[in-house]
Amino acid sequence: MSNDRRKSIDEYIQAKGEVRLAELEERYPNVSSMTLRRDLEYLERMGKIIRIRGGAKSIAHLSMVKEAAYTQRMHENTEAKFTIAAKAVSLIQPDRSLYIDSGTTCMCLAQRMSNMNLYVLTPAPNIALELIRHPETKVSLTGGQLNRETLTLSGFNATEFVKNLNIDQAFVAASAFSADSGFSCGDFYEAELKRLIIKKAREVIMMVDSSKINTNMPYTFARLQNVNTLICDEALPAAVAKLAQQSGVTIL
Amino acid sequence: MSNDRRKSIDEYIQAKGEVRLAELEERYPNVSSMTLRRDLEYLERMGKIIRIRGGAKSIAHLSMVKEAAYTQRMHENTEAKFTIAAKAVSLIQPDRSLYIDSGTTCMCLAQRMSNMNLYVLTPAPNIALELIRHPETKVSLTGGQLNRETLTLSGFNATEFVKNLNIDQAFVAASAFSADSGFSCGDFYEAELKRLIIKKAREVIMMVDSSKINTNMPYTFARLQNVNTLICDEALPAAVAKLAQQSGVTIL
DNA sequence: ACAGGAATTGTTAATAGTTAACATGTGAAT
DNA sequence: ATTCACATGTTAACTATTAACAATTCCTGT
Repeated sequence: MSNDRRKSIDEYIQAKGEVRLAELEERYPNVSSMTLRRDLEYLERMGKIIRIRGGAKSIAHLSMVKEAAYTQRMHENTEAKFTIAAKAVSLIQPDRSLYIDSGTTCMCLAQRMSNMNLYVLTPAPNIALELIRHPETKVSLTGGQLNRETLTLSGFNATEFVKNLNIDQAFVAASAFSADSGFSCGDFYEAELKRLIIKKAREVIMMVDSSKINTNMPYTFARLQNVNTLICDEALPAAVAKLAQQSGVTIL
Repeated sequence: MSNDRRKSIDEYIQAKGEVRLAELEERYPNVSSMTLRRDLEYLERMGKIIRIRGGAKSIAHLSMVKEAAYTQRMHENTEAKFTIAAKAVSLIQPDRSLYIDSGTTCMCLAQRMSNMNLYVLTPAPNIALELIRHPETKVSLTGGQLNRETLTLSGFNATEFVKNLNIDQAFVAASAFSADSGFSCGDFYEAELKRLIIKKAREVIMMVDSSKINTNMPYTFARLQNVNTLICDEALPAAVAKLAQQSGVTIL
């Protein structure tokens, strides 16, 4: 039915930020390009996307893509982020208190979430704005100074906020993982916040892109034994999988 | 010179939200359409606009329209908000510590600001994301729970944050003003934050839409004597202007 | 002041994407 | 079974965009 296809096209564009018509033609080989055009026209009228020559862009994405550094990162490994987000979203159930980290993987996750009764804390303003679309979801932001590169809030206030809060599930993104250094990231304050979150959360779900496995970043914020679930877009290298199992980590 | 034209084209698009190439050709009859195309291409690379078939759209405008979909405001009195923002932006000078309020008027202001060394505090995540585009501007968000209607953070944390902060200029938006009730708004927690800000700020610039004069909202957060400057899109009614003068308020 | 080079602008033709109009198919309601 | 509405497909006409090259202007160093 046309609605399913339109919904799926919309989801794809929201996750990827942008499509070419040729790409849609590949993904939907049993409908004509004219139909896909009409779908885009429909989504444009709905205010979800904006059509450009040769394809379309997500409006939500555009607002977010104002920062060059950020943009660049968003376009790397889109498929991986998409896959990880799809796995992560399946773990979310209503009536919980969540932490959702900053970063593009988490933004993908936020975009795939549906309207349900949740209490969500995040240090990322763009993710907060995405989540607030769902009427039943309560969203809180940690305060603090906004890092232009990572779009993350940090500082005394951010950490202070977390201390008085209970978290059922924490979805944390790592910029790097190695057996030696564990999960690490590139910003001192972010690492500090992640560490605190991991200490407070009942369940820690770590998300890491397969291309980041066996790499290191300056600040380690967790080890395998601190996480309950590890999500990656591809199968983990055997050595890493073995270590994870030894630490009792569920691999998705 | 090409830069002047590009700047002027950009301003035109930002104000109007959207242009057709044909329209630009009329406005700039002494350059070829190819040059105008190249200008649009340049502005697109700068992240100001997005090119669509036959013309271009302002990205800022698009994000605003997107927000309007959630908040259902903004379509009201766009002209007024633009006028107010234009007046307000002229008061901003480098090397200051500012507070910029939430709301669509403030969003307009944020969009018109330029890159300069500023420290800005705001309770509005959308405004923070707008301001962070300027590399020299340091942006902080008050933490707290995000109000879906007003896109404003509030709660214990928001107020706590402000207490340890110095503010040179506070740009505050009011949803209503009347001689009896002063400046008021529709949310208890927002009013509380505004009150605190006004107490702490060295200079208070109040912005109010002419259509909101002589109206009331439930929560009063300031009186004329608390503000230094009052910005409105049109001339104030004589009675209000007189009162303002008596309280030593500068009217813009 | 002037030569050389870079940046900007203009012109045209080829290309590619979009639209419009009409044809076909599909399914639900009467 | 017929009709109507709606989604889809097909084609051709149209329009905007790009690319490539030419002309011009605007600097900069001598």
